[in-house]
Amino acid sequence: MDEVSTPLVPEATVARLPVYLRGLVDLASDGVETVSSEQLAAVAGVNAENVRKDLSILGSYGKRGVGYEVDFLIEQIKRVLGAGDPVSVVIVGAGNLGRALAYYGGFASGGFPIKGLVDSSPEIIGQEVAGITVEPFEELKDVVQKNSCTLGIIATPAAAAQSVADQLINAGIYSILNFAPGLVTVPESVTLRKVDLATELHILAFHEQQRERNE
Amino acid sequence: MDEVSTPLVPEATVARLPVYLRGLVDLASDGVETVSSEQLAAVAGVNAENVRKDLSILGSYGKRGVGYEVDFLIEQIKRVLGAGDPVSVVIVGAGNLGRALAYYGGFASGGFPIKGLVDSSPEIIGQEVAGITVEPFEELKDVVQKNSCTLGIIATPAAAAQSVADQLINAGIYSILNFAPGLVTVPESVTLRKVDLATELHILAFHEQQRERNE
DNA sequence: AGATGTTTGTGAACGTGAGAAGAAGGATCG
DNA sequence: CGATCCTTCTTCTCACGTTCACAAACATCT
Ligand SMILES: NC(=O)c1ccc[n+]([C@@H]2O[C@H](COP(=O)([O-])OP(=O)(O)OC[C@H]3O[C@@H](n4cnc5c(N)ncnc54)[C@H](O)[C@@H]3O)[C@@H](O)[C@H]2O)c1
Ligand SMILES: NC(=O)c1ccc[n+]([C@@H]2O[C@H](COP(=O)([O-])OP(=O)(O)OC[C@H]3O[C@@H](n4cnc5c(N)ncnc54)[C@H](O)[C@@H]3O)[C@@H](O)[C@H]2O)c1
Repeated sequence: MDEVSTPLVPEATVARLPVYLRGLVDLASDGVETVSSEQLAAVAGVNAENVRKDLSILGSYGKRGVGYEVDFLIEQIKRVLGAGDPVSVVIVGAGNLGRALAYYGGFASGGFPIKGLVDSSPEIIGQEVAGITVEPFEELKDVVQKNSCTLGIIATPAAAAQSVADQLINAGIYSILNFAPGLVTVPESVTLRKVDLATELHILAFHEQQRERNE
Repeated sequence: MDEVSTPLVPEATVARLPVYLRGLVDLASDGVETVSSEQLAAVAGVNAENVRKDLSILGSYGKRGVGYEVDFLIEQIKRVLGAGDPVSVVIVGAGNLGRALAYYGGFASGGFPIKGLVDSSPEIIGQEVAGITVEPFEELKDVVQKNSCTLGIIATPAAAAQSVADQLINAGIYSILNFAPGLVTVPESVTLRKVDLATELHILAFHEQQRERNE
């Protein structure tokens, strides 16, 4: 019995909404107040029909003959994505990648402040990284609760990834982004997404080969 | 008129082959010589029917009643993916992310050695990062040619991404991995893939919200 | 106020990929 | 040597997403 039920958003649409959001924020900072599906498609790198179909799923927020109101649309997309308020993030593993992520300012400004940083190495624990003190891995649950973290990032070696995921879930985190290669399994109630850079390079190498073959 | 034509590999299959490859390499290092689709599916995190369908596209390399020969399959997947020989990579932008990537040893051991590192900041040029000297951005073409780089990684701020992509293409690179947010357009002859971490977080936040709504 | 042009919203066709089921080939055991 | 079991390979069906086409709504110009 939800009141403002967002009917059912296809996964492909969910993946595009953040791209629209970024384009809209850019437009807004340029002082643009109204945007057509054609314009938004141009800045998002997709075609206009797709934009319209995606936006129509959120509701009929456009004015025919005019377009969409930028500020209003930003609010609606944020609402649907669950990014109305800042979402706090905890990073596990303060190595090369974990530090790079922590130092990156784009997450905080995009509504995803890094609030916790934990590691298992005694040499790293206690270090200050991007204004955050690295806490021991054992304190994960405490760190999560104190900072109300709802998203977790795994930036540890692959060998530790599964146990880190288990501990994140144990700490009350149900949304995980994993950078470690290899298989990590989680209960159905948990959303785990994987950023697999090695796979990305392989896919590029495949297309590179296809290109060379057609010459 | 290709001799050993690989008929036509669906994009979805191309994206899974690297995952199989990683699993197979792990199995091989454990001394496993033969693997069934069921076993491979388990380590890859997909279902067995999918594995069989993917592998059957490469050719009928399995023995019914037995399974697939691990070493042979590794070679075939590498061949199809174009990863038989090492593929050299150049990184543009030696900031937080560029350094983390350069220091990461998993790329080189996976067949993608980082061979070049360029930046535009005078303070960073000349620095040694992971055994590589950071060269000026203007020397990009030289760096690419001297090291026979075929893959390029963009790790610069978003504002510079488009011009970096243009210069990479100018230097003879047709396969690009972009970490910068925002739109980058390239000719059709170029393959550009994007790693969009902000989008990943947004997608996780969406599912997190869905979860909270059903409570 | 009417005509015209613009832009959204949606229904239908098309293509791709996933899953299920059955046929075929090979091994193993009696 | 024959029967049974196992696993690959292939075909079919269904769901999803994208693209195309068109109608409805709004603004603007005369
Ligand atoms: N650095 C990259 O550019 C890059 C690229 C692709 C993939 N990855 C993957 O990301 C992960 C991290 O890479 P990295 O380069 O930062 O590695 P790293 O070795 O620099 O850092 C890993 C950190 O995790 C910590 N750690 C180890 N086990 C832990 C545990 N059980 N709990 C908490 N912390 C633990 C270590 O102390 C270390 O500080 C790896 O799985 C790697 O394969 C990294
Ligand atoms: N660091 C992260 O974890 C992270 C996460 C998500 C996205 N990103 C994106 O990755 C990119 C890099 O992030 P970062 O944290 O490494 O930034 P950074 O500022 O630390 O590094 C950027 C580097 O690029 C160099 N540079 C700028 N313009 C250049 C040009 N025209 N040619 C060559 N080099 C140039 C700068 O000198 C700097 O060294 C950014 O677009 C960022 O949005 C980073």
